[in-house]
Amino acid sequence: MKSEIQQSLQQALEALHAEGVLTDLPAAAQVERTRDPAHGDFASNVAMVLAKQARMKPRDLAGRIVAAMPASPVIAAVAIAGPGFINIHIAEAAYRALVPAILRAGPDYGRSRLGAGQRVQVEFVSANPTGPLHVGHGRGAAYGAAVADLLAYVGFDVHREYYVNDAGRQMDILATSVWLRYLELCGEALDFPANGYKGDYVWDIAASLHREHGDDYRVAADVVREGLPLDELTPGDGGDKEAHIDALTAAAKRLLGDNRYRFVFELGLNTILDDIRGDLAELGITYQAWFSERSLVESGAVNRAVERLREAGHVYEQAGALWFRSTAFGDDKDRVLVRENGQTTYFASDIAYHMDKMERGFTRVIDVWGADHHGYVPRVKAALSALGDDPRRLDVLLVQFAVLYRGGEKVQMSTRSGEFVTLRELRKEVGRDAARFFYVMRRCEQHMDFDLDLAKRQSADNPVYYVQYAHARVASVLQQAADRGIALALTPVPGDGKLERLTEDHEIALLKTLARWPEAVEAAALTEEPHQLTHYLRTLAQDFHTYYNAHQFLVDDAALRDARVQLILAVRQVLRNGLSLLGVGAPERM
RNA sequence: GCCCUCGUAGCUCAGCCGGAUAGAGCAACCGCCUCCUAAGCGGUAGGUCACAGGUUCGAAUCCUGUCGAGGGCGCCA
Repeated sequence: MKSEIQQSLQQALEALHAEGVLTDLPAAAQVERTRDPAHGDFASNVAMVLAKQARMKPRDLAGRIVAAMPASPVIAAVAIAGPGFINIHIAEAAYRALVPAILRAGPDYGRSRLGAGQRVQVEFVSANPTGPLHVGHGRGAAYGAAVADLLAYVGFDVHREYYVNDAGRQMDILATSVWLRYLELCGEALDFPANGYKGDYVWDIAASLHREHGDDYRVAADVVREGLPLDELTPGDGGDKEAHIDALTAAAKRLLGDNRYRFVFELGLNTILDDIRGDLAELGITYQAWFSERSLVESGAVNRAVERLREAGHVYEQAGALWFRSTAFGDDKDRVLVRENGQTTYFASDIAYHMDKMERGFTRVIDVWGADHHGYVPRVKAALSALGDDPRRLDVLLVQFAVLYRGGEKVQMSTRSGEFVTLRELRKEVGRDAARFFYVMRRCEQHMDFDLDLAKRQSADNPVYYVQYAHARVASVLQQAADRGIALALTPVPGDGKLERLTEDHEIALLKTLARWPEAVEAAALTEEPHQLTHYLRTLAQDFHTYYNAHQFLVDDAALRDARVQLILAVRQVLRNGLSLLGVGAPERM
């Protein structure tokens, strides 16, 4: 509908251009929804924008433009208002025609080919597999999934990916933690390291190791302890928790040998990855690929990335380490690629990973990161520039933290002590629908308060229930008709004139909201702002509830009854399309 | 100290590529079920768009500064 208006205006501008009234043509005529219905349905400010170059008063130019607009069945009236706005009123018939169009398109109403099949990768969550997902990851999960689904809906070929940090020190610490807990289960007396992973899930993995393999991995506590540097159990006690845990890891590798160590490591990694996969699947989130960092290391891709930077002359050695001169590409300081001990950094892996993404030929690559990683953006972009890629192909979307509230109190979280609130606990408490909806209700840049009580509440102030209730009410009307033995014409018949019976203000308002759906989807997708969808759905639900209260649908007049039922079927379809895009269910009954 | 994000009604937030009188929900107050789910609807009230400058026909929106909130500044991941 909007594009038809745009075309109409564009044709008018082209005509004036041909006449010499305008010297330049704008790329596209700006058309917007009006805020005030008195200004019509759409308004354009082109006349004011082009007034200067036409050397005319805005209102006079507007008059010329309006005169040059071709007639259209969609447009009922055009008016010039205020300083030179062109206000366009849509014909009600055009709105009524939406009902059959929506019912015919079904799940595809709102879909478009805007993306023209361009390949886009969306990488999101990518939490380290050293523990279960916590509530902080939930926002990135829901947001990333919604962005990916939106882009797919408007015609992009979307590839969803999870980057698994399965290499590096943290994973070794996890494996060591599992082994130490296992030793405790075997009856060995050991102090658990300050820097180890203390969560219950570590016990669970250790218990399964003990259950399946008995004492096969047991080593006497004295032997493990031998020659370890002091742990720092309390700050300032002279110990070094970093050196301690690293020495413990080295001891584990030495005492268990490669194969047995690898087994414990894999057990921890796979158990946790399965857990993460399960959590996300329960939220309706799935991926095309789980990309392993270790595969990059083992295939030599990380070394290749470092070599490419070296060949391009962007690295130097200092104090035994190999540095990337990222400051040459706008970063604050240079970054280490290879440490003094010969190990590559996480950053080196990440360069290799992004290099790989680029080589896979995506038109666009989107990374969804927590806001705490914002400082990381310039260095990754710097690396892409240094490698000769266009950093603009990479979009990093930063998601601010979500703070949980329960009973008006902030819920405390701390990952270190292992007492965090897991995403699973959140989902079990508020349910999948509320979790998915609440997480995307706010702009991603906005710090978010997640009210657990509100999310659980089954009442009007909970937006999820409000929208779902609108959907259930439509089903309820149909059920009521069936119960009363009323035969309904669910499919509009062209030319039967029934839809022309939709003349009430509430009906026109509802039709106008339905008409906005494709625009809402497009805007939400292109700006990567799924929260716009939640707002749209709330508005649609509200228009429906208002209509429901103002008028009976199952009236005696069969033609009017059919028209109203067809209208609310269209509403149901759009509610379904919207909720499904957000991964939220559309219940028939509540 | 430097960098990123945010600051709009009592609360939670839309609006932000400049545009017409700043919007919604909740909470508050007043109403509405012999009628398809009242998990709903209607109405009233509520604002110096943090503050100060600047840009212009026009600024909540763009720029600069100040204040405030959160986050980031490792040879951690």
